[in-house]
Amino acid sequence: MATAREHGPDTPSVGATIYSVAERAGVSIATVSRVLQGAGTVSSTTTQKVLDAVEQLNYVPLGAARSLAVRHHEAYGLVLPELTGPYYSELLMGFESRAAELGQSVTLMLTDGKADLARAVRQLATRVDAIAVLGSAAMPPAVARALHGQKPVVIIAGAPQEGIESVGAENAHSAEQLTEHVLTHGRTRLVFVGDPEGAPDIYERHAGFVAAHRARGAEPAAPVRVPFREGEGEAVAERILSGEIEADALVCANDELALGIMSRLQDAGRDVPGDVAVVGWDDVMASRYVRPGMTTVSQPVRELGVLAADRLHHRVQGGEPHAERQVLATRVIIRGSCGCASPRNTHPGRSGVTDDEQP
Amino acid sequence: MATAREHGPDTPSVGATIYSVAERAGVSIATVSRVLQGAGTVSSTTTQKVLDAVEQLNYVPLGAARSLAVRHHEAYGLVLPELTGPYYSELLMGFESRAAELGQSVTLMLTDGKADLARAVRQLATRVDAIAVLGSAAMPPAVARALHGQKPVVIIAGAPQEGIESVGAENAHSAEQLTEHVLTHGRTRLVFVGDPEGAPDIYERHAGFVAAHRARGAEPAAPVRVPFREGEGEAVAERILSGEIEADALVCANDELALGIMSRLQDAGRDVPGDVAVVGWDDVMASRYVRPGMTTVSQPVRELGVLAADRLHHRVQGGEPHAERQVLATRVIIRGSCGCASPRNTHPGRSGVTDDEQP
DNA sequence: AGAGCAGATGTAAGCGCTTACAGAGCCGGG
DNA sequence: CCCGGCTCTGTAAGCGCTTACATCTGCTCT
Repeated sequence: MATAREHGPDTPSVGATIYSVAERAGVSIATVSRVLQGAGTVSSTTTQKVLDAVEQLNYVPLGAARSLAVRHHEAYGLVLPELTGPYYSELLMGFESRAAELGQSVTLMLTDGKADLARAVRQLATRVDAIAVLGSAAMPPAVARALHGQKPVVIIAGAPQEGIESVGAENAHSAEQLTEHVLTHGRTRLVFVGDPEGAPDIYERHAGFVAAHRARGAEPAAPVRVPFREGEGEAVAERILSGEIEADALVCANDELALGIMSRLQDAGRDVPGDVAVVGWDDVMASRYVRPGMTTVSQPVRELGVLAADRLHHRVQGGEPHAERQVLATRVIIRGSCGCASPRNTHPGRSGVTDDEQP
Repeated sequence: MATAREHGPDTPSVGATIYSVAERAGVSIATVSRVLQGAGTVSSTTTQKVLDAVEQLNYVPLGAARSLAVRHHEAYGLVLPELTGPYYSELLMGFESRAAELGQSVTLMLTDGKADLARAVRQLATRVDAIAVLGSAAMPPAVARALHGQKPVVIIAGAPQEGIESVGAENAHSAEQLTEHVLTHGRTRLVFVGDPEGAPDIYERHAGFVAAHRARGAEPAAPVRVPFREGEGEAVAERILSGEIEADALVCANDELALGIMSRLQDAGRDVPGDVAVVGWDDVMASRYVRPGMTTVSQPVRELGVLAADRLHHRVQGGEPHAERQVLATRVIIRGSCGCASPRNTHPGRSGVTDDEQP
């Protein structure tokens, strides 16, 4: 094998291989490889010859060949449902930056709109050393199980699956804290807006909502189950205006929902938080700009991405998976929409940090 | 080569190769490959045997080996500065979805925070068949040039570089239209906020701003040059409140800036648009939720991503690069912040489409 | 002066796939 | 009954790298 390739003296730069570089530099391909990988010892004059040849031929190594030889893709996969809103983007940024620090590239896959998800994931598994998946909905348990054992997998903010490592942000406790806060404003008819069955995160938040009620000996109302789409907020607002839903405080599963509802209620002349308090989750940018400022919960989403990348790396290096879910702390951000007077919430540019907070 | 590998009858599923599958199925590796690639003809009984073996061994092909053999990575690279705000995410979603349709995976690279950008890009080039880069700042012209000729490259919303294909959204004309609209409200001291030298897009928007003035025989004021960071909006607002900047309308380079300014001005008791009109660019979510609604310009960002992926694919297939920049149309979205009465802008949930628009 | 050794370089064997080509059955028509 | 032409399968030659090992210098040490 490795017979001489045909290469004229003026090989066009495109398609240069390690052979053409070696030939041009008058050395063996092993030496070229050593120079480029910085491994082994190469004299400085030889190094320079090689570098010159690389420059002249405008040589770009073929990653696939290296991967095959070293038996590592040097890439991690990240599977997300989609990218609207700051949540996924933050996560992706954290993941990418850590992966880059670790010398790994990241291959992204979005599940929304994919007809054959299982196929796509399997395909992804083909080109990466490990995979992080956000939410269990994004990866059918069956697929996850198949992959698991083949490649390290970590589930982010999803239902922990048997034997698969998972990481996430804290939900139940902060939700309880947030709900408790609303209750201390004297509200009595709180309603949870969002579908607890829709995602494990939401399930936990709802659990916290329930816990806060129980702690006071109160019985929580049934949740208003709606999906996450922005338009849903308005729809829920209409149901409140029509009297179908009766509440003096709405604890929403995320900010989009909360914002949509608050905005519609205000348009209809309702006072927020006077008539009804509204709180959200995520601390999106808009939550700082609206009046009153949205009381919400900020999650360390970026850190979650970093953590996921770290875990994958650990596993690829041969490390053991964490037996139990790793949970990052969240922070309740109090602004005005919960009923708090918030003289300072009028400086949205200053970010949540300057708002009243509950540690 | 291709000597027999050692594989006990109960080879653990991890690390199964095409050889172990072939052995188990009692066929040659060529047949396994044919079954998996769907190429060539294979009898149904053989196909089934292979599929069974694949299933039993939980075989996941090694993408790198395939890439090496077919001499294609079957992956496109996308280089973005970062991912805050909806702009980049939308672009990425468009890019990913089209790439997926074309059977390509996408490898993402974020430039912010990368110490050695050139190195990172070169590294990326190693693992993909083509690269799309957002904004010229993201890729040093030298790197772009080096890559160009090696791999197809397309620049998205960046300064067109000699010989490198580029795509983008329309700026100058819409900016002129938007500025003209503000001028028709009788405003006379418009100020452009944003750094025209900071990005080609902004440069063009400023050019439109100037053109609208010239068309009326008016002379535009010098732009207030500030970067994009959210905090900048507040800073600019302070300069207005202090009287340092005198204006009755602010044409901002993007919505973040516009929102930050408007919010701060309102906090200080100024009336927007009464005292000063504020318009932005991008039509971010918050622009629909604030009061008054932000007049802005919506770009077909997702389509831009799709287009970029399409162009890369075209080029990888051996197609010719487009000689001139491809430009997608934008849409001016009129809400209340420009001075328009906007009875309907109070339904933010209904999206820009229901607002007054200028075609 | 010869042995021993370290540094520099070359040789060649893979890494796990794809695919051109060849070969083996099997059919029907002459 | 033979032969051309199917259909199906196997053989083997790469794809462009990395890296263990061999080789070759030129020293230093005794």
